[in-house]
Amino acid sequence: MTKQDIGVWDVCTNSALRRASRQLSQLYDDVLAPSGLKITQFSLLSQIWRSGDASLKTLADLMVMDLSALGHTLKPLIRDGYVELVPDRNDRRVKRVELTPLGARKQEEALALWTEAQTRFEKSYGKAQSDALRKSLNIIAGSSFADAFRNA
Amino acid sequence: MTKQDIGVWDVCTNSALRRASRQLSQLYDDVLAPSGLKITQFSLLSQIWRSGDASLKTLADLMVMDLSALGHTLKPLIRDGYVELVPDRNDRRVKRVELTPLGARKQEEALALWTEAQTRFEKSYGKAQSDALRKSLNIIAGSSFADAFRNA
DNA sequence: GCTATTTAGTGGTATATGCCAGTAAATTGA
DNA sequence: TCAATTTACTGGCATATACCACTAAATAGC
Repeated sequence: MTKQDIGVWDVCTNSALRRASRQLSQLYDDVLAPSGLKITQFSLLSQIWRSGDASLKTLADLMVMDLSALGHTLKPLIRDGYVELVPDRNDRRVKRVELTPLGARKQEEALALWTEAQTRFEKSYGKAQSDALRKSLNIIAGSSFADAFRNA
Repeated sequence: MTKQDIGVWDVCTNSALRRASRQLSQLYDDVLAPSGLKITQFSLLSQIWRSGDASLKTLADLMVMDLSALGHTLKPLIRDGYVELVPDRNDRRVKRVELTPLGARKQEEALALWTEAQTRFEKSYGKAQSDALRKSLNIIAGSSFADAFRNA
């Protein structure tokens, strides 16, 4: 029975996390499709808006993303005119990530679709459960958790 | 306060999921590094072992992964001699995914490292919480959840 | 003030993952 | 039995994400 009935995701938290990510991103992507944005891109645009004119480094840290990965991920958004990288005046190493007006409009347009998706999620999974789940996930994404893990 | 203090991950379950995935995969990858496998590859090898000689399609469904995505992801593992695709005798469309002896050895070798990572996770996050989290994630990854979401 | 070190980004390469179009094999239906 | 449909897989292209090596700029130490 063991080998057949139990999947890695029943045992490995990371597998479970990635597997759930694939499914949920799929579901959100389907809802977002009319906007032409994927949920990853919408999240990024939203966070860029929230963070004002954060530097690439700052944004990468917030997103818990590798700096170069963020750079690559931004490329399509820059190409499509939603995002701009503005060199900092004081520190010439730094580039600030900004939404263009077009990007802001696009984010707003997609927001309605995202709300739809989020609502469906909460209807299916439960509002309280959703809130609790996000909190759990945000603990895992935090730097204190990473420290704890590394020292455990 | 709003814009600055709250990240997308505080609002969007999908963002929270992906962000936590990035961090956790990172942490597991670091522990697995000596084996030369990433946690994604280890998970796949483990599931292939568990599933016996499942077809690509079956495995993709189990992993909640696109069929072609699975094919792509297997390529490095096939190239390195850990996995083999064996054509089915009865249905010539079907290919069965099998671990080679080398792949079995590699998975076993990495298992010790994975156990270390999993143990650290449970020490940092809590054993009961980990179990509960996996259950939650597996609900989200399930097909009944997808149906519920789509009909919500 | 100058050198050593640290910090921020870029570009290349590799894996992870999805969509679409195409092919071949099996199955269904008249 | 044979054409229409469905199923399983492949290959090409695109995004997501990481590592590494490299460059340029700032900063710390002396």
